[in-house]
Amino acid sequence: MAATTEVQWLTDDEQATWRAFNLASRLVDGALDHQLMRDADMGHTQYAVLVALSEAVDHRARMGDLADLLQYSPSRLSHAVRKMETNGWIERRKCPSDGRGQIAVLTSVGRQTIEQTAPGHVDEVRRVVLSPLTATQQAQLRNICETLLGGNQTT
Amino acid sequence: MAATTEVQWLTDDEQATWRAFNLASRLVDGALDHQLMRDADMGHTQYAVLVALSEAVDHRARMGDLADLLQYSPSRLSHAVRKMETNGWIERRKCPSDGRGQIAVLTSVGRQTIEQTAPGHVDEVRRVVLSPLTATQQAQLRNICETLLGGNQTT
DNA sequence: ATTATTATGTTGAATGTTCAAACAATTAAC
DNA sequence: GTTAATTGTTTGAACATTCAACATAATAAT
Repeated sequence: MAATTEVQWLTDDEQATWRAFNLASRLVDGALDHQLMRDADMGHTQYAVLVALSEAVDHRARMGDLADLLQYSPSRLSHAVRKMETNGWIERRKCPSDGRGQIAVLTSVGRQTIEQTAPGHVDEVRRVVLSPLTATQQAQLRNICETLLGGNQTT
Repeated sequence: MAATTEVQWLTDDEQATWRAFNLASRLVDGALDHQLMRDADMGHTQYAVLVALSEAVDHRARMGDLADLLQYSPSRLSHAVRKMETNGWIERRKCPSDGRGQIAVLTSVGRQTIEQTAPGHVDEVRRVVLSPLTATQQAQLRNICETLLGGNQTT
């Protein structure tokens, strides 16, 4: 700390907690993104879209629903899907019940892609996040993060 | 889950933990970034640089040391500092002991900026991360995140 | 001493994200 | 039944981050 600083700050414990969380978030996110880019030439944004569609009924979902589910901005999703469309992983179709709507449909190529990519990604999730923690710590982490989400979610 | 999926996946508990951590990371990061952008017209990258320099001896540090401390890539830091230089927050000087080195120095304008910005940012950190958690949870979170960092740090 | 190698930083191009604006279709008002 | 307001989605510009290539200085090799 500089001698001239009168800035209101956090206690040492609070600061250490915040700093650790912040760095750990970035470390984990970076590691996962790196793995996906290296092994499958896609970012975690596109991966999440593939997972969501592969879990969706009939392998399809409306853009808005998808954006809500993934907590992405509409434009972020739109740009991502456009890229994935050129890769042949997704097709866009008009929504029959609502003329404004667009439906993103996973193609068979897209399904193959996610099925080939998921195992390596899961391994990396285990390696970086789950394996270093005991079962107790995993439960604590889940509880803590759900608290953070619950207190701030608009829903 | 789709019926045709044979993808290796996580147990329900593991998946819930991972998903909660992932979403909480994004939520927190987004909230803090938003607050900084709204109140001080800077992103968390620039804020972190200002904090690091304001805490540094003589309000200055070598680019490489700064990058290591913040875990930023050299180019990320270089771009950020260039922007902040045009804002008048930072000056670059040659390093006397090593001709390759560059030293980033916080200007008085930069110091004023961080001193005006920090209180609001600290409030937001408390609101989003610390206040929702009990003291026990804070200690757990710190412990967990330091475990994740420790297991993966190259140092 | 000269040359090769390594270390420090910067730059420019490519990519991804956000923001504001636009567009089209639906719903509400009157 | 027109007109107005709202909703769903896309688009393009601005900005940040990464990656690869570059420049320059320090160190090592001979």
